[in-house]
Amino acid sequence: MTLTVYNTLTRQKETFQALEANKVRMYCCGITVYDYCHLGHARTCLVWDVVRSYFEWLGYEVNYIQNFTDIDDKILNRAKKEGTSMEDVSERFIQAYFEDMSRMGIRQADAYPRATHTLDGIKRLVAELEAKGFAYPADGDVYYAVKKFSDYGKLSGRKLEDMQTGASGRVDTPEAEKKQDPCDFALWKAAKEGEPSWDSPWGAGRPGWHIECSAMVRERLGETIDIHVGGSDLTFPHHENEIAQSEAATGQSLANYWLHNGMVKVDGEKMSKSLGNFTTIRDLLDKPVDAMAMRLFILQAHYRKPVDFTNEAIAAATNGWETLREGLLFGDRFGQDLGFTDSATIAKSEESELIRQRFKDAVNDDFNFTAGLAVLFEMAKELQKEGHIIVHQRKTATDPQKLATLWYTLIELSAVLGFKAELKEETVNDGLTDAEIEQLIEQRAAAKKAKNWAECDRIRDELKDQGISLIDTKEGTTWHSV
RNA sequence: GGUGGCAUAGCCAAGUGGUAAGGCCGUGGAUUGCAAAUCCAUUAUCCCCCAGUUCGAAUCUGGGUGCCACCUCCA
Repeated sequence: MTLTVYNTLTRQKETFQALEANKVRMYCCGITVYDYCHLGHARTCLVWDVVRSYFEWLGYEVNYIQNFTDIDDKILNRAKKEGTSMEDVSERFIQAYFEDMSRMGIRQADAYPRATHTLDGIKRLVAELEAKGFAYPADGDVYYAVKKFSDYGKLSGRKLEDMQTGASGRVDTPEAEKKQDPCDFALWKAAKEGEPSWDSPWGAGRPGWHIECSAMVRERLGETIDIHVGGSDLTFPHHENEIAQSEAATGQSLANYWLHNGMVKVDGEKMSKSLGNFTTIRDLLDKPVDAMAMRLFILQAHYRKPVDFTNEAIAAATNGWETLREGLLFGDRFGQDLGFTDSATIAKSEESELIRQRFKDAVNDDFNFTAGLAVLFEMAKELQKEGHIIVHQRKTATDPQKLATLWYTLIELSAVLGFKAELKEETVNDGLTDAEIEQLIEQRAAAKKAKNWAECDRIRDELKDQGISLIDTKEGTTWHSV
């Protein structure tokens, strides 16, 4: 099966075809940097980072760009409230963004252009739109005339006449009088007292909200790109307006595929700043919730569907991650004893290829990571079970070659989805030597023989405090570190 | 009012014409001094409701109900 993606533009799944063979040009609408990122941002960043990794795994070279919008009313408001500057606020939250994403295990994009670094491109674009009759100046502002762009509404499936503009509050704003149509939007805003501004042919001012993305896409990736992604709440008006700006200016299609991820919900409602029902990434990870469990939570729902954030869901994902983690650590724990070597040869094995193909078939269907995870869990469960057998019996009857195949394949495919496990600091020798442990086990065996159950339990608890778990079997007691 | 989407077991969730993936939780049994851990087995005759198309539908069509998102800032 070839890769198909659901294109918001056409409202159907389409076979993915890159503009340039084996290359993908991908742009993700990033964040406005006025506060800490919440789980909604995490989902967006994580999903598209995984999509990018999947493309790479398929053999594509991906140029992945994500912007920071660092000129905005909300940033200015915050700066005003804090008595700091716009730069101060945005710089602080950009740093926080990188910290949070790093903790989430999300890779960095190839570039993070900022609105404040793209002023020349923005002004050029506005000038072009004005020259072509798609924009008009009004009292220091410049507006985009939506009626001039015949395709306006093609992405979000709206018609200008259907939009009940009166209900939106747009009509009540001071800008409304300057607009030729209530749906017209600002490309450039005249400078206000005490706010940062830049010189322009229309006077001092700053860019409107949507124009920076049009400029950044063009500057970094060209006039037509393969994929433009973002949260579904950006479909209208942000992406619609981007299309209007870019396509009116260049005469070219802005992006061949428009992909949108679903929202994170809390108690059935969208998580958002305005509702105040958000959990920031740092609060969640500080709780602590494992970043990998969070990743599993996100990837266990299809990217286009909304996902409900509940403590129960996080608990389930935490347990699920534990299973996956045990599979991922199998080779680290037992590989040496089982003689695991040469991952390259194993990767080419028929069985590995078969699993890889199943994973690919699943995920190729519009990035169905959820179905792909089922393949991972199959392997992880089997390895987990084998690990238990080895811990309990100190050996396994299963062919090590088969286990090696499962393990290496699991590692490879998990990495595509960003799952990585690290062996925790072993506490085995933290205070107790193997000999001491064995001695305690012997003491316990003696107590056991004497039916001194209190002493038995005491020794077991003592070892448990040291991170040693005892397992009683018919052949005697074995132990392993937790 | 307009537009888009969703409804599958206790919870989460995949599946878009061929007879219900996966995760979490649970249950029965084995084992055990009791536990823990582990092992074995097991968990939707059915996919919101009604009607239709079809040899056959969770999957297609029509109608209904409920929920969500966007139309204002939003990932």
